Amino acid sequence: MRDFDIDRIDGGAGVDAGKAVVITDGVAVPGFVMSFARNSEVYGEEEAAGFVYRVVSGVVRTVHMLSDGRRQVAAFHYAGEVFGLEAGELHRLCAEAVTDCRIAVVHRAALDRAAREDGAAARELWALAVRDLQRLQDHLLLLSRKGAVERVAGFLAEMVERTHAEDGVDLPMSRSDIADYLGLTIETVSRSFTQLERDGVIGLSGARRVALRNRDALADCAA
Amino acid sequence: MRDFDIDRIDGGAGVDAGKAVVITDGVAVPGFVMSFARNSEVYGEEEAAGFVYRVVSGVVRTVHMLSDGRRQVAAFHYAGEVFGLEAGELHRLCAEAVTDCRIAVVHRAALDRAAREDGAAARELWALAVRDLQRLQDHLLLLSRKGAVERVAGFLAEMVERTHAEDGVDLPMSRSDIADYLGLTIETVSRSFTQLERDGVIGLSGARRVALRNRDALADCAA
DNA sequence: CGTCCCCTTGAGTTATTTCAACACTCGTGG
DNA sequence: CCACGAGTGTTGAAATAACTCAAGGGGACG
Repeated sequence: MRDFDIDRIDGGAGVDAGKAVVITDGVAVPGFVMSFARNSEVYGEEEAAGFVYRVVSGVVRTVHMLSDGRRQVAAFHYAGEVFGLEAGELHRLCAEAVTDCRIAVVHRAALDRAAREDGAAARELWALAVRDLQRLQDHLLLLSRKGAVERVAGFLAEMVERTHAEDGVDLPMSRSDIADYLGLTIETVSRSFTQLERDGVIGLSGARRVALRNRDALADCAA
Repeated sequence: MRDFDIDRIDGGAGVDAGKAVVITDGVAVPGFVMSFARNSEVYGEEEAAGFVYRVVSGVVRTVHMLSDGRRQVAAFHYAGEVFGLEAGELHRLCAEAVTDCRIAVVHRAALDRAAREDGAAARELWALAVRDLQRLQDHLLLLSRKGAVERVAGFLAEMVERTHAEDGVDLPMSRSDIADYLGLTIETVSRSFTQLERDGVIGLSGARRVALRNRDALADCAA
């Protein structure tokens, strides 16, 4: 199955040493942009980690599968975010397109070289890794000590913050993705949404559009 | 309360620009070593993150507290491990001594300088951060999708691996620490230990000494 | 010897999961 | 245009895993 396309970035003015792709504000290295269809795989678990990725448009999830079918969504990545940066030689998670996506791809070696030659670039990459670390720590707290409604409220609060939403959020991911992100079942996620709606915290217009009725109450529910 | 002591490291040969403290194999910067009593605080939540720490001896835990008293142990740190490395200006967790500890302390600024001047040092620090990230990802999986016995077995497996234990492990931390690390109650942790013992996976000689009866079975239980 | 702290065990309760049924949306094809 | 089916989300009822509350055991230390 070929569910992606290489979509060479148009060079623009003055880019010659390969097509330049921006990875963070201060880091641009040769690379290209690819399109991925909804639910297609960007890279697989245990695959060689030769590339690093940045979401140009769309949303990506990183996923862990257990042998018995239990699934865990480790993170969602929005436009502008970098993923696939690994310590070892292999990807420890698999990455999939939640929506149709355009994704910038660069050689890891090129990024390593940029980091070695440019201190500022190295620090930006460092900052990226540490931000991931802190998101993960927050998520850990959510998973270890919070109830179902708190988790869902926390998830919504995170999405509101990350998309800089004012009056409502679109959720591109399915209930199943949310459940596997929060360590719940889809039924429990669904019930928590309904409860938040009953409590006047949110409004639902279709499963994937959430209106913010009371942001303070949402923050409270997230505890 | 003064529950720590500054224990100047003896300079050794040729160290002159301040006492040198090793942070990782390739990174040594000026610093000092302090002693902390069991259960004393190394640094507090929301405190300025001006220092970085390395465990010389003993075990340290990093902890998150929720307003309503719920507690989460984010990680345990053994001898040789670095903690307290933050992205922002403040510590997001608090660090406490699980046992009496000796801890090497360096100025964060000194470490930043070392990283800026020495590419190899920067890469070692990067590796540290990424290793933390991966531990955290594994822990996330454990918390989101595993049952009580699986969590406890996973915890034991982690401790066995990290202490390079052959026939058994000493657990310096209390049941309460383990519970807050695994997102369970002390009662459930206790029951899970008993069940692993009944199933012939481990042996218990006192609450804090675990004998490995069947490593394969332990790995199975951890799933 | 007694006290304190930590750990274990039991019994009843609660939150979440499981299983099952049904509703809605969206293409496709008659 | 409507019928159909697949995919996705909601809801209810029963089952279960973990939690809470309560009591008791055992070691360390004064």
